[in-house]
Amino acid sequence: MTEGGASFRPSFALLSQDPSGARRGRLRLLRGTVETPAFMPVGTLGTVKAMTPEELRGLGAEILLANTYHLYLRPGHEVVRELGGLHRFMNWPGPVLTDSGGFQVFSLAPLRKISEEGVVFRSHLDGSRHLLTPEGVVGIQEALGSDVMMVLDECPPHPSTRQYLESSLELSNRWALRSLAARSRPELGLFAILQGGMEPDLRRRAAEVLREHPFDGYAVGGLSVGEGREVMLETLGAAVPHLPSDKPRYLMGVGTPLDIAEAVGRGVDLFDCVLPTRNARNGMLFTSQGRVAIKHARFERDPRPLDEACGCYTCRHYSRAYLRHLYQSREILASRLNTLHNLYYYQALMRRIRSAVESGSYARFLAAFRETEARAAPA
RNA sequence: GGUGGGGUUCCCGAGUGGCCAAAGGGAGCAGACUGUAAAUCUGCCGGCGCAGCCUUCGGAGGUUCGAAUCCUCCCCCCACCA
Repeated sequence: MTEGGASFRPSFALLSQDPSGARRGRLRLLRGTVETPAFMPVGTLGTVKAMTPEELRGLGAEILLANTYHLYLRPGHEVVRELGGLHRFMNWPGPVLTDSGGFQVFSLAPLRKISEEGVVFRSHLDGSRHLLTPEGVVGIQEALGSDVMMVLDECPPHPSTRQYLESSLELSNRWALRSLAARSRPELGLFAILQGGMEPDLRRRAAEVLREHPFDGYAVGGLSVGEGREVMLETLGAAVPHLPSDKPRYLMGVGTPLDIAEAVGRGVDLFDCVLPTRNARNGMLFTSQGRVAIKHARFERDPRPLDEACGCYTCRHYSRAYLRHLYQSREILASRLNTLHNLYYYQALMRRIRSAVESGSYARFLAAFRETEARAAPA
């Protein structure tokens, strides 16, 4: 893909579909190609914390997520544009998807006010006021040069009343259409976001409206906000069948390895989640034997690698005892080695998932994975 | 040898008659984390038969209704002086 190929348009090819409904696809974006189902490491501030781009590439990551709201506040999208765009700024030449700030409407609830026009935030950095509109957010993402832009949406808290969910959904849909109309760089993808809380019919309605418009992909937002896995999957199952099958589907902010495996089985192609990176920094590691809190005393003298079945750099070179020591000592290397491992685990999981879908054995893979997770995560 | 300061629950350290099982920090232990205000946050942290009791503030002995806090002697540490 050449820089600023004006004639480029994002595209999605469905390579195969497993009987279970799981899909194997290929998403072509301005800066590169993404094999799906894919997991996007989260780099909110234009960096996946503790990782260099080379390391991320080495882990198998093909696309990263960054955040419009955060980059708008600091360093400012104009600064990024002036320095050659987000890719050059952060030295990541591959695809980047930027979240719109919609999730901050949810997570920074005490600091914002919603209106038809958009959202007014009080900056969590300095308290200053900022109006984010659907049009403005597209403009910011175009300035960043994002390969996939997300529409501004409202992510309502759970639980919310049906009445609220309904009006919120209508608002998000209107914003989505305004976003589409505001786009001036069609070589950059634009994804719509479905809302509707845990109401199946509202989810369906959202899909039926948005699918009539030429978005490059469709995201399911507003899930994993405390509703529990069963409800989440049920809601997801109510929404996905109403999405265009020839466009990528992105489940925002999800999730645990099992959440992802389950969602793939329901036809989702893209994921992002802070879990592998944040939990790594907090000493919680994903392994083939379940979750491991590396600070536990039982690892004090444990010479074994974190996960005997793992081929990551961390597991090939360091003992549990050393990882515990680094964590307890608050050493920078703890964050690095732990993040390296967790992201490797996630990327390896996605490879296994893609392979299972390709061979048409996803149902069997999923059943086995559920079993493993149930056994491994006693918690 | 003299003068002054000090010895508090694992560590540092507050407390100078009752509101003290004793602030705060650290360490330790455990839990949480799902479109990142997060290398963060929360809980526990003397013992027990736990709305109460027992043991604890260098040691011993006193004063007092009551002591980590006051008095006496002893032990140890630090600083300065000789």
